[in-house]
Amino acid sequence: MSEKRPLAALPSNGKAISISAVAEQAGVSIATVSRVINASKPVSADTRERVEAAVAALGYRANAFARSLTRGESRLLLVLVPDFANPFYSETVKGVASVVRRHGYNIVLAGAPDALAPDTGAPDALYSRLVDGVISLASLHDLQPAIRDMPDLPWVACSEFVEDGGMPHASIDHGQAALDAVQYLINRGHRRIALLGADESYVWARQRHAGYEAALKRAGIPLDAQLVRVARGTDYSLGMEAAGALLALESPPTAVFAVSDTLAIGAIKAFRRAGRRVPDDIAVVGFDNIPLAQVFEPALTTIAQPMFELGAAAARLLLERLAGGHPRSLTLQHALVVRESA
Amino acid sequence: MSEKRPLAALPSNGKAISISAVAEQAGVSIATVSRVINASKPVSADTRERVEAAVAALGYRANAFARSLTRGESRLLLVLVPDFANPFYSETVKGVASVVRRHGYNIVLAGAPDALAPDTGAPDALYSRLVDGVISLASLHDLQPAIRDMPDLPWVACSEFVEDGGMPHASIDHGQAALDAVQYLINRGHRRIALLGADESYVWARQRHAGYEAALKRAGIPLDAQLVRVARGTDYSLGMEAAGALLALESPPTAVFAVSDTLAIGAIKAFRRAGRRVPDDIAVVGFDNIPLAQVFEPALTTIAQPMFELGAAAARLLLERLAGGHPRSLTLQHALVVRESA
DNA sequence: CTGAAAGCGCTTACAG
DNA sequence: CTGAAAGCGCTTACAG
Repeated sequence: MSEKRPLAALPSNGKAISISAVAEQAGVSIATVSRVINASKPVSADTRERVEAAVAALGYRANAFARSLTRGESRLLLVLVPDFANPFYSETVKGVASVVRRHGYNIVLAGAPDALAPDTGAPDALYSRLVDGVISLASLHDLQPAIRDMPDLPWVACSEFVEDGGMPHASIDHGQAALDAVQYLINRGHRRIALLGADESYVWARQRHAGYEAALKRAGIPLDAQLVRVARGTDYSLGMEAAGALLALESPPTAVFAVSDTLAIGAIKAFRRAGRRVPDDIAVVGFDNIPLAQVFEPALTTIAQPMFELGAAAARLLLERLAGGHPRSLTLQHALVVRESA
Repeated sequence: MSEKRPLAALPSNGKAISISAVAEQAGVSIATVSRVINASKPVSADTRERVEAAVAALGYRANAFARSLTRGESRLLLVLVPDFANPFYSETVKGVASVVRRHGYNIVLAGAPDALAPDTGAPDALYSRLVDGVISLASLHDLQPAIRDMPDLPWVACSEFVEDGGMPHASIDHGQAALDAVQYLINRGHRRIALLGADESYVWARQRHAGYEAALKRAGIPLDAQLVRVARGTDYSLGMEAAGALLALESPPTAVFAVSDTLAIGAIKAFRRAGRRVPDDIAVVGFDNIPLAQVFEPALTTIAQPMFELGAAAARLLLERLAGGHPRSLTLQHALVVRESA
């Protein structure tokens, strides 16, 4: 498939430039070159200058593979993202990227579960031991075997987590947040409140579901199974579908709590297509507070998650683990932001 | 910063498992192990079985660095993305990921220009020669020095490109697409048509701008500098700002052509906040046809770009280059999709 | 079909 | 402060 190409940068003459080329040009050993480029040991001023001149003249850069091989680290981190299309994930990844690159790490991105190898159930990048650690926004369920297979690889979860507490994570309190959202709806006088849920292989989805039920229970409102629709994902279209089903009920809800803004937006779209006014005929509260939430019309009443901070916090957790620490999981604050949709 | 960790997967006893461990366990040489795991040379059935058993028993996976070092390729591709928040980019990256991983490549993602090293003006991943090639969705302008520095590294552009034609790219005809959009507005009777442009370090932004002017010229409508607002990026908020400025004109436009859907959505938001109806008071056409375009209210009239296909095509271009080919640039089809906003 | 050995480009004790 | 050499974990001629 791929053309054989020397790894080193090629000056116009086509010859790979490696550490030995620099050493030769500077008239020193490769060990010395290594010491100056890494500032790992004292080198005389004179020698250092000669080496630096040679490096500059040749345009030398250390080969990442050789370096990783000897150092035992790649400074590459895997980020597992379920869905590039949901702005929640892009915002979060921005947070990860921001802290990680300040520490000299690069990000290898993989979509999960799409990128999971059929045989191993893990991303190729994992089993090739390419990365120093992983930050997962994906459902950890299917990844358990992979995680167990490589006990020395540090994992950290973001927004999502594993319930046994074995993996540090940065997250909000999903259950409480959902409870807050539904409580708000109840306070506004709603009693027929639907849940627009998402793939429950995610614990956040299960916890938000539980929060919804808790709020209802607390208010003495009986659960109605017809009022809960669990979507397979968070695409707008899935929100539309679920909303359509809700509308088809003999006794439709007067409010819906959607566990994601994208789902909420899809639902609103469907309601309006069906001639319902939001929030007058039916109120909708979302979850995440993606940038679009305040731009969409009607602007979304939603639970704000600190997306960027969640990513940044997860990244810091991983960095701490990489440094040999045993950081504790973090619960960040959420907030109900009331706008127009409910 | 980081804890020293052996590269190999560790069985519970903590000893790194490398190719020699497999060789020992199977009673063969490491060369033979290499041959069976890569299926690179014939190996007797008996030997193969013993090796495979050892691999399975030990849970052995080849070390990516050692492999890359000897093979001269990493099967890692760099994708340069300007803005994770714009769905246009996420959709496109999906297309890239889809073809690339089918060929055994992983993606290293970097935000440009954010991730550019201050000194070199290129992503660290580039100068460490970590990747086999790069697909750039970013503005190539600031990257020129980096590109020239490593003539052996294959680059491919997506949506964006360099005008001298030196780099294969997959793109639509931005000028024609913009012309189509503005022509549509003119056909609908508009004569005061504003341009909501984006950062013109991108050639797509300049070409869409040119298409706008061409359409006006062709219709004998004089250009009015007050009617063109060039935003720094494509955030919703920038669209809102620009729209506000347009509204402040003594003689505001009756229509606006926005070079991105996110900009268009921001503009619509601002118009409605100011009490204008879209499209009745002011028509808006966008660009990209992101998933949101049909969900937003009013649904966007926009130029559809084949986002996923653009990414997939760019990926194929790069794969061809990696295979030693010299692929020609591709121009994919765009289409005006008329919905509610104009 | 199989193995011993060189080599990929680095880093890092070990001597001096 | 500096160098010779071993070693990281692979792949691949070269012999047999």
